[in-house]
Amino acid sequence: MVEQEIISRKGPWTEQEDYKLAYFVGLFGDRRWDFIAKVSGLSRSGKSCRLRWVNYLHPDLKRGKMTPQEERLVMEYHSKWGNRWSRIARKLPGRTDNEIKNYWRTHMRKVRAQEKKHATPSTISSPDQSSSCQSSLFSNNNHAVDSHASYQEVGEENYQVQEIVEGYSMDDIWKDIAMSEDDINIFQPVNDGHSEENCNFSGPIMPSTSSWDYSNLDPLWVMDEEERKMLFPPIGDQYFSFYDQQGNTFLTG
DNA sequence: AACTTTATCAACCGCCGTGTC
DNA sequence: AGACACGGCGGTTGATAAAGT
Repeated sequence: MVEQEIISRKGPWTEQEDYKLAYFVGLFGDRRWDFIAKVSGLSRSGKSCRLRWVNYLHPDLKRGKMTPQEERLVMEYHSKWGNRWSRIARKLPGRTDNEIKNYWRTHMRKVRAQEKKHATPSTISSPDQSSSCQSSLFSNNNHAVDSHASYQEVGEENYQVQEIVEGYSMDDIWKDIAMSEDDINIFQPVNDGHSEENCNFSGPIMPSTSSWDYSNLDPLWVMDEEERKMLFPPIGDQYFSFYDQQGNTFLTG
């Protein structure tokens, strides 16, 4: 335990770490983060892995600025639930609690600054009191409701999410991983009904239980040390010479 | 152009709830 | 029932980019 903490890396994630993490989440699903942290050879804590995945690597994440509709939704739900960021995030597909939290803070700072400018002292409301500021920020509830409908809602919690990727796209990673998958057969998902043309990992990576039959793996899929060593010999950088930019090999065991 | 301020984003921390033994 | 491990959540911080002076 203590040793684990000592070797845990901190700070920004490198491309290679992202790649490793995405790959192992693809293999084992987005649970058991401590386990993934160990077998992947990443010198990161399970928590850190989870956070990176949830906030950055998850294939369903949207990128880029919040749309006005999303902004209104944030207002609406924040007025309902307060700082329940994860709950709000669930209503905004593709957005993370972290993202919403950041947005809110930024937004409130702006509002606070504006209020300082314009308001007389008696009218300044505390930005932390969502209900008080909400009335001015979000004066028309109907708009919010309308904006909600602007999503392609296919169910209470299911939206069709359009992935927007900017700059260095995660697609590149997904493609690379998907290609590399061909080289590795021992951990194929039980049901490979998700091989989509664009090879994003939303199928195999997301253990929607339809693609990853955990029931078959049971606790057995948790390898003991010996098995792990056999399957993932010295998981260090020497194991992953992966990601040579020519895209030749991913795993060189 | 140089410097300062503000905005944005990624990541960490600590607490808490839950499941397991 | 209690201890422990793990995952999730909300708060906070630090780095960097962008905008302003």
